Amino acid sequence: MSARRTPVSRRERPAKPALSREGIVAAAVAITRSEGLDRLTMRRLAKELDTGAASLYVYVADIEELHAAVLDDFLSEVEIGSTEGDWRERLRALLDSYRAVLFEQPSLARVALVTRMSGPRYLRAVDAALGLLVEGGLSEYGAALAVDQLFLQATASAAEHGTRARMPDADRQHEDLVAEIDAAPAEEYPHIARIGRLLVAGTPSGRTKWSFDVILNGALATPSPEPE
Amino acid sequence: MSARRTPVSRRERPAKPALSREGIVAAAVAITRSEGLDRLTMRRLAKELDTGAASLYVYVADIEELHAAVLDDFLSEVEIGSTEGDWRERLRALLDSYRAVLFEQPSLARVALVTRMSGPRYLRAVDAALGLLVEGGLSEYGAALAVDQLFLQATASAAEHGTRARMPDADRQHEDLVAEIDAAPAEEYPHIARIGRLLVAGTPSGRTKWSFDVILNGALATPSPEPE
DNA sequence: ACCTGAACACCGTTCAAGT
DNA sequence: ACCTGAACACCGTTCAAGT
Repeated sequence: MSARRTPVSRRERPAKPALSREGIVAAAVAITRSEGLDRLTMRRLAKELDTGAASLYVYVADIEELHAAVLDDFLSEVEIGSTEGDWRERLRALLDSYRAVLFEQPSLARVALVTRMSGPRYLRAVDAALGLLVEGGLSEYGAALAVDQLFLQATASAAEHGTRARMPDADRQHEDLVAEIDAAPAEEYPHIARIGRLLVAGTPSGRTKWSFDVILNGALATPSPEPE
Repeated sequence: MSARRTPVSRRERPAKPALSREGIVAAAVAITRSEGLDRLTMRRLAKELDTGAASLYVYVADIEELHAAVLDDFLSEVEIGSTEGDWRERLRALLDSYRAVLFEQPSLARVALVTRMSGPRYLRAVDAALGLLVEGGLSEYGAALAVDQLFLQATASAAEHGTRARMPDADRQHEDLVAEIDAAPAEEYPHIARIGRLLVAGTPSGRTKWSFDVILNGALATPSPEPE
């Protein structure tokens, strides 16, 4: 039946493969990797697959679902199996790896914040983190709450920081903020004026490490509420 | 000179007011309030102001700057001056109020995550929070780090939770997640399978309260790193 | 059932031309 | 300097018509 579609005489292109969800997601991942998530549009993706945008809707409900699928594919790079150090060091390594993946493609971090995540790779990372938290002495519900907090922090910091990293005016935006702090009138913003540049001091990684410790120490010191 | 533009004979409309940044932002806020941020487009805004989209670019660099201005206007509703209870209760009230504003318009929470915030209303809220943290015994740098973490948590939870609140398929998405947890194979996700529905147990407000306490307790228990 | 072209209903931003 | 209409270069999604 495919004889009419790919006649022997015309073989400049490799035979057009049949559409499938996997093929669509794979092409979407490739575009995201080479051009960024912003360039991943239904039309651009369709062109890549040598078809029309409308055809994709047989396999994908909408672009949001596509974004979620691309995100989950990226999360397969997260290294969940670190064996160095105690549970705390291993958990830190897991979250560092998660953050590193989202830093590659900060638009994906924003997807992660908005979409309720449920892909297999995400669940895999969450499962590993839960195990380490329970190993560290947290109750089951405590671990459930802490894992949420830890991933939220990692995701949000990637969305926040990563966005600015590659932007042309990243430095300018930072300078603006520093200038605004320097110029903050002490009558209106007494504490900002007093604390001054200490507000933006420290390296990103130093601040991240502090956040991680704060959540862990806090979770260990704070009793879980009643679940229901 | 305006005689030709608004002749006496034609006064069905009130005299078209001159464009200004304040007028533009005010109209943008009005549209956001009545129709949501998603409906706030340059073209829609221009129509409201009885002009063309191109005219707006004299006063606003791009739509991102407009979003930031609208966000800051919304933040004027944040109540920073609670006087009930100790510093901890007052700080909790401040953040609850901040979160409530973003819940009204969750798309704004997403703006807040991506834009480096520097509007006067945001700084006002940050300043008040810094004061309470220092009152609570944190060092200046500790307060600087903690305030970031507290606002990040509040913003992210508004972006995450708020988005789902008003969506038509909010319940469906939640049910999907619960179903996925119930169905999680114990070989692949041992901890998720064991913890089960405890993962999504508790009320949003109970979980939020826990997060707040975790950050505060953690910040009080974790020494600040060297600033530089 | 799957695929398509065309259409619908939009976007943000730029720019030459006017005043 | 400010304002405009028109154009540029796109979007996501739907739908009737084909196979």
